[in-house]
Amino acid sequence: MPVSKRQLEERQVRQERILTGALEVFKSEGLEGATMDEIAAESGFGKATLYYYFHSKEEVFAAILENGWKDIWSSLEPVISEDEGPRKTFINVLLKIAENAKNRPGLFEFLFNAPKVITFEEQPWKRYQNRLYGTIQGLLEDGIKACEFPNINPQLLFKAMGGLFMGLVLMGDRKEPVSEKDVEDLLNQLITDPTQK
Amino acid sequence: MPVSKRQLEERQVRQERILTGALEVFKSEGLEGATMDEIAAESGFGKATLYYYFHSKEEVFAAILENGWKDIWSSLEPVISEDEGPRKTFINVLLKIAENAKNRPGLFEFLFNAPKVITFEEQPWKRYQNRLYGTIQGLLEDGIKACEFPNINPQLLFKAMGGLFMGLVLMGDRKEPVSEKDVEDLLNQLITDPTQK
DNA sequence: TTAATTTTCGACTCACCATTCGAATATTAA
DNA sequence: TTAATATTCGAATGGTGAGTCGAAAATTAA
Repeated sequence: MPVSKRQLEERQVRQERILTGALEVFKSEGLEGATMDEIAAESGFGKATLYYYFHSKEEVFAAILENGWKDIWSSLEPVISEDEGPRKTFINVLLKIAENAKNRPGLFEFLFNAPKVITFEEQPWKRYQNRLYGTIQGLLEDGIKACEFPNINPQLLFKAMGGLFMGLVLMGDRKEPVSEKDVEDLLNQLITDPTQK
Repeated sequence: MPVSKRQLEERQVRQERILTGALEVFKSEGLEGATMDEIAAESGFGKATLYYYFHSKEEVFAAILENGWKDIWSSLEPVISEDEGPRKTFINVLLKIAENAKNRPGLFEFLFNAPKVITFEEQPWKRYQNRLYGTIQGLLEDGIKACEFPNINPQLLFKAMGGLFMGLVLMGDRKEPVSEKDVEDLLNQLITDPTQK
């Protein structure tokens, strides 16, 4: 009798405990500064035990990314399928991401910055990222066609919005972390096509 | 007689050669992936020679940052002192930064991303960065007062613009790197206060 | 209880890399 | 030319950290 369901669940729980500890270490030590020893200490296991649950440090990275993107995507799916038109949907998507970011601080900085630092061969989480980016890109294109956004090159608008959003959500100082109302106001003002009014 | 002027200049040149090589290696290997051996090879010196010109790898990092920020600041100074009103000045500042970024690809990504990865004790370049940020912050505040920008919390506008600009200049793909005209158009549209029109 | 299986772990190995050494070569000044 | 000084470098050093080993403890199944 190979493995009971409970056993599988407990493994899962331990893996998540490790991942949580790892993220904690990354936050304080940076991506490269984090060592397996620290991650082990933080998550309350011996180092060798980490290797019982993950093959390598890289796999720990990858697991955090994969889980993170999967979560973000699944929280977004209902918002997107609701479909209240490109402009509203776009704003809702950003707000939902911001909400996630607030609930799990550190994770999203990791998700968006990690790709710059690490370069794996296989990147299963890339699928989620691309799906998200593709969706947003599509929303912008539709919105421009429908004259709900300024008439700019969509690619450009995407970059600008991406950067803007990073600035809002991730560049947060210790200060008050930008209320949802703020984000909404700002986006409403910036995304309004001046020629419309 | 200690050192001639020419000698000093030649040292300077060699230091810059090393710095250039180092930046090249950082670009291809990432900040932590870069080794002193590679930097030595890239810049055409023996490894030990690097240590004749710099005390440590960290000092090489610091020198790149310091030079970079000094350059960016001195190219900006005339634009700022010209003073054509907050809005125009702000746009000119961004365009000037974009121009720099285009001329020395890689450097500015390094300047803006490095702080996230590395944490030194002494950061002389921080002074330049703060001066720049302070200036921009001031421009935004003035611009808001003068109703040349949307009436939003300046801190917020700063973050948004910061992120937006990063998105434009640094998030560039292989694709066409966003023409100056594009940037100008986009900023003009986004920075226009809708209530004005 | 006992044997198999799962889980845990500290100590060890091994490669990599920043930094140092010490000697060689080049340049300068007399 | 010669001695002092400046510059160069490959080879050694030392520390760090990813990944492995082999044995112990815990759990499960009979």
